[in-house]
Amino acid sequence: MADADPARARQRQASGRRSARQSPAERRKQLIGIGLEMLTTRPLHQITIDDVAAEAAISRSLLFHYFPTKRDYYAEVVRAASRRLLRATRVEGETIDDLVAGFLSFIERRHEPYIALFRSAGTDDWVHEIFRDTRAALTDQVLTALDIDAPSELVRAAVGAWLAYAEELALEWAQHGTGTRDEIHALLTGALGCVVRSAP
Amino acid sequence: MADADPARARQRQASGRRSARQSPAERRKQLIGIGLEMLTTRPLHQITIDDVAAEAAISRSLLFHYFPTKRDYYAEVVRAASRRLLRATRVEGETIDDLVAGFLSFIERRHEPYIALFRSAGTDDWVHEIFRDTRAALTDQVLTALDIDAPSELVRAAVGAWLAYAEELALEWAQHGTGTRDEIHALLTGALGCVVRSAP
DNA sequence: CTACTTATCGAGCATTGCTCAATAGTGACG
DNA sequence: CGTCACTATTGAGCAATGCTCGATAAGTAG
Repeated sequence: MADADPARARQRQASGRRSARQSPAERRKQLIGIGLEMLTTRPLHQITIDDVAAEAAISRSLLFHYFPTKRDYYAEVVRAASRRLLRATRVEGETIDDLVAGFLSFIERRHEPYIALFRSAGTDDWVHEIFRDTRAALTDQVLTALDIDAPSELVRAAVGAWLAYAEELALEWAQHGTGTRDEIHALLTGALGCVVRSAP
Repeated sequence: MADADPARARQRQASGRRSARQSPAERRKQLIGIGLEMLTTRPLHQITIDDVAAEAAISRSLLFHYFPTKRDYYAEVVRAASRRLLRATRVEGETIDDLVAGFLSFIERRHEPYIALFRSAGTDDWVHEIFRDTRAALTDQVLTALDIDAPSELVRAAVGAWLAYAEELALEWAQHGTGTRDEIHALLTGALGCVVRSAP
């Protein structure tokens, strides 16, 4: 994954130690891709610049040429992960059942990256902010599926908190197999209905 | 907070640079106390050994004399924070209303340290483990308050996930004033009732 | 071919987690 | 009171890591 083009890699190795000159867009894409992949195997703060640079076969300095700071790099990686998550959970149908089913399917397939993303939430304020934005977008999806046009602050907060409930329960199911898929599904929709019903 | 005894501090400054010899128990207590205090103002991984040592007016080396590794130190600090949290949320009454009220009061008074603790959850696996233990203990408290003796795995998971919901909603209320206390209380008890009712 | 832009690198600095041998309080025992 | 063992405490130093800066060379325009 560090280099999708074997020919280029061969050329690089043959021609000397200096990495082949690439367009900034490609390099950035490559570096963020490496970050995304690494994020699935370790927590964010364990991804060192050296690791990324080595994986990309470039020098540390070059990474700082593209990202002024390690945090900036992290932020872009996390943002990319967030976009990926939102794209993957985009509601297909319009009902809550469809939405919950889609969410569960997503968690079933990709709980590792999901865990990686939202376990990174605590590492620093700016990560947490990106994480909150992501959850806000998910909250909007849920609210539209619920046909709630102008929710009060309280309802928004309650639905956002329900997402925390859903994440926790779905991950417990995906990781340790607690309950059947139908049971989890019923728990999620039941709790959501309860939440919106009791929040006027 | 670094030195509660001004006389000792003065003596230390006057007599030279070497810190006054103390009993291991006192030192450990002092160091963990410093960690606890720092945890309220910054995320866990931003607490450096240098900071702690400086605050305690000792050398870095001494800290490694008491804690073999930074992680061991962190772990003890986080464990202490967890104990503190569990003690503060211990159920006074026996009903769910009492429990929720106590939880809200606790969050109202001490949401900073609480945030600090559970935002540290993602930093590393061992922190996350301590965090899970804490939540498991809280889950037990809720289950006994619900008069559920032998809960199924699914019910335990659901109640644990409800704690995530409660944390999220209570923190939103405490930090941004979303909703009144009564509204939050109603949302929490309502959702919990719904959860246990729909989990057979 | 020349000149210019800039992608890329190597050397080096500061911080930080950590090790180890040396130093010096402190209490015990004669 | 003197001495001795114990250990709390320290400073010097190592390796990893985030980051800076000047130099180099790979492309591109003319």
